[in-house]
Amino acid sequence: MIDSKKTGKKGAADGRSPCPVACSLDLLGDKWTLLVVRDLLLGKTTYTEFQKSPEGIPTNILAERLKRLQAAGILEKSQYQERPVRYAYNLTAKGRDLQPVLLAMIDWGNKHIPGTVPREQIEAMAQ
Amino acid sequence: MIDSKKTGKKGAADGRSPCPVACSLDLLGDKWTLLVVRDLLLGKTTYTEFQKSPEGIPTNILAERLKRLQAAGILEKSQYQERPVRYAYNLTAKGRDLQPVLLAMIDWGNKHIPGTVPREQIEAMAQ
DNA sequence: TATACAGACTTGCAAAAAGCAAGTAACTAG
DNA sequence: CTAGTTACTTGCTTTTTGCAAGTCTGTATA
Repeated sequence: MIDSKKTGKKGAADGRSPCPVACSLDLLGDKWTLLVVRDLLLGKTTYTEFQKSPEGIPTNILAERLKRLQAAGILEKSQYQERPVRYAYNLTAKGRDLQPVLLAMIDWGNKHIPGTVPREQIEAMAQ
Repeated sequence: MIDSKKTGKKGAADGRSPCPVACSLDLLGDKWTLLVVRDLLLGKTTYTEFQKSPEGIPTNILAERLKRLQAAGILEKSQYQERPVRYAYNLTAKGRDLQPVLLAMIDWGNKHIPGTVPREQIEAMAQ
């Protein structure tokens, strides 16, 4: 029998139900996680860049979310230089596949929440 | 000057930033809210039906979320019979517009979380 | 050489939110 | 008049957030 606790991979069996929405929310369902993914999609890569985003994510939460997303295979952490040591976070294919979710949220926000910055303007920020 | 505290309408000014993703997450960013929206999209309408969903939402959280979603104009509550009093919850146009977000999550879950029930099977459940 | 500064975090603690069980109120059916 | 259903509310414990401060490594500057 395949046990996800052994393989490290998470499947529907680890979630609250086999529903893909519920399983996605088990990982992404909070106020900060998808904002980190947004930043990554926009080309940000370092801890400090994530912290500089206007929402002001608390540093302990940012550290925890980066670990969770890495453990889930959404992003990868790499050291891109020694002396001084510096790290870069980048989305994996699994993480990049979250783009449609973010785009759908942007479209919904633009349509229903007045004063939100339009999608085109956000896309223009991406590197 | 238009004050959202007076009109009851929420705009980007009430959120953490003018980003449509951040504003959407201010309302929807938790483990339960989008599951209620999912149930509504599937045609469920009563408090008890939401409670029967396999994820087992705690009753106090369900009650609070329904109030929040109603206040945000995502759903409407109506009494569909007297003696005994019974209520129905239904999505507004604003709420139905969340469907693309849910569909994107379903597609992502199906692709990346093994064991999740496929989109077609979920769509077949909708009334 | 001492001093300040940047990046990437960790730690401690108070406050807020979640989770659980039980209780309530209106009404119906047996 | 007892049990059952719907739609919640209340109280309490546990978990998660949020905030401030501290740590550690290394660089640049006076």
